[in-house]
Amino acid sequence: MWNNGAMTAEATTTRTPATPRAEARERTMRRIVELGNAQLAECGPGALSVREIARGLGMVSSAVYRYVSCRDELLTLLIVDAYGDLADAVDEALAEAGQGPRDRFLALATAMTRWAIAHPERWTLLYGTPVRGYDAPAESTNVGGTRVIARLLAIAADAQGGTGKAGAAGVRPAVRVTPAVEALLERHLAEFAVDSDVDSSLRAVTVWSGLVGIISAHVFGQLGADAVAVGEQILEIQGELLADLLIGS
Amino acid sequence: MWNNGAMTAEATTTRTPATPRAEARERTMRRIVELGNAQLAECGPGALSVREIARGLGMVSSAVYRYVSCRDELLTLLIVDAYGDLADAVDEALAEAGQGPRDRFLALATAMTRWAIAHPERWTLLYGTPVRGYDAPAESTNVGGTRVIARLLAIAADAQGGTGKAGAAGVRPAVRVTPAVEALLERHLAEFAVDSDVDSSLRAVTVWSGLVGIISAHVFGQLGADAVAVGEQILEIQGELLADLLIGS
DNA sequence: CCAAAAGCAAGAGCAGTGCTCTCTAAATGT
DNA sequence: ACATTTAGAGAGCACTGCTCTTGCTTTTGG
Repeated sequence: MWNNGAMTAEATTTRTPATPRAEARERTMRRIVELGNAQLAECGPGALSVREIARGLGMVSSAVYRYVSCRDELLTLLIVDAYGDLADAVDEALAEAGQGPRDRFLALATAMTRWAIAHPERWTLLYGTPVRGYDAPAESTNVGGTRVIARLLAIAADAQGGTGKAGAAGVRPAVRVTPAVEALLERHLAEFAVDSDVDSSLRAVTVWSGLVGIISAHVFGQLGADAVAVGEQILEIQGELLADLLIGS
Repeated sequence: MWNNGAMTAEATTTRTPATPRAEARERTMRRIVELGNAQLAECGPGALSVREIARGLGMVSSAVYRYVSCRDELLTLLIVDAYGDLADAVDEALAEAGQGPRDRFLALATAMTRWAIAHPERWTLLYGTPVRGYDAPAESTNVGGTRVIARLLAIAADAQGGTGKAGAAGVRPAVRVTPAVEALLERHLAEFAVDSDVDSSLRAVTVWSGLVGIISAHVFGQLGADAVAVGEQILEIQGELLADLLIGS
């Protein structure tokens, strides 16, 4: 469903009549996202200003509101862009990774880590505080936002299938879940079209949140200033530990 | 060093001459933190406004600057307050918990979870995006900020000692670390006065970041709107999984 | 082909923000 | 008792998001 939506949207965009006016509008829109990302990169979110973007465009501030109805919409635009970018990076890494679930998870984790370190402010935008109590409209951000976790769920499902039932059961004791949680999980698994079991998907969700937390701790410098220098080494070790949790050592 | 600093500061505050003016000043300071927290609770950080606090105090905005030199200092005040509050909650829970490392970790995790759910905006202030690219001055925030992780490190060290070397080595394969990381870890262990090994402390740091990530995912609603309803159940399961990672199942 | 409609951009303006400056009055230290 | 420090008021600057009105250009329909 999500994929189809994205594809039709792209097709529509491509086969647009391409009247000069619409074309110019699209160029300006892209320019706005560009300028927004640039502004984000140097000042962080929260300092994102419609007026500054207007200056970048060589317009007066009110003119920008022809393209973006309010500041929150601008934020949403950048969030969607960032989600897509991150998911692209992960997809690319997974395409070049091997077949083993552990390798694939580590490739995913490394790709996310690298992207976060390369774009700390955009990472902040995705996994930090929602700015100014602004909550991103799910219908527009979830499309890209769920792409990576869907990948992780698939890897977890694969790991469970790959190690065989006996082996998996040995290393990973079954977690006990309430019916409500089980129903929620199965709904989401169906949504992502992943064939997995409750245990694997719970591990996947936990590892997912854990991975985000680990990367955030690094990006936000919460482990202390001196930890930043060896951050990538620490992250690599932590990735291995999370792989143990996801797959079993 | 940190502890001594905090203690002398407290002593100084307590034995203050208590001249009526100084007393009034302290009252106003406390009132500012109160109002700040209230404002935080209803609008989230970022909407924190010096002028609104001035209105709450019944002053004109410029008068507030007698107490707080700028907005960032106000934020720092609230961050320190929140760190202390959270650490107090954890300490309280640990005081009532049993002796087993697993119980103690689960008590710590539960206390953090409950606090975060009870004070989502303050949690956001601590572990979300630094507001407006503001980075908290380490010298004032680290004191309270490290109290909880120090507790976790102690639990991890205890778990390692408790299960015995053979048992621990069986469940937890030794992680390979670079000398730089090892040096960093030992420095911090010395700082917290915790007697632990590299493996345990790396697991502790990983579990710590993972725990923060899991709680943040819940507080920020990153797992989807329908996950919030069963959030506490999910968090409980995830806590068990992290306990496995920290201690071994 | 030409008028009507729609879209783009400018400009003024409002309410809000953080923060600085000057000024008055009161409390304080000597 | 007098000089000094201090709390607070008030005006004001530069900035923000956002709205409304006003010209001008492009697109479109008859």
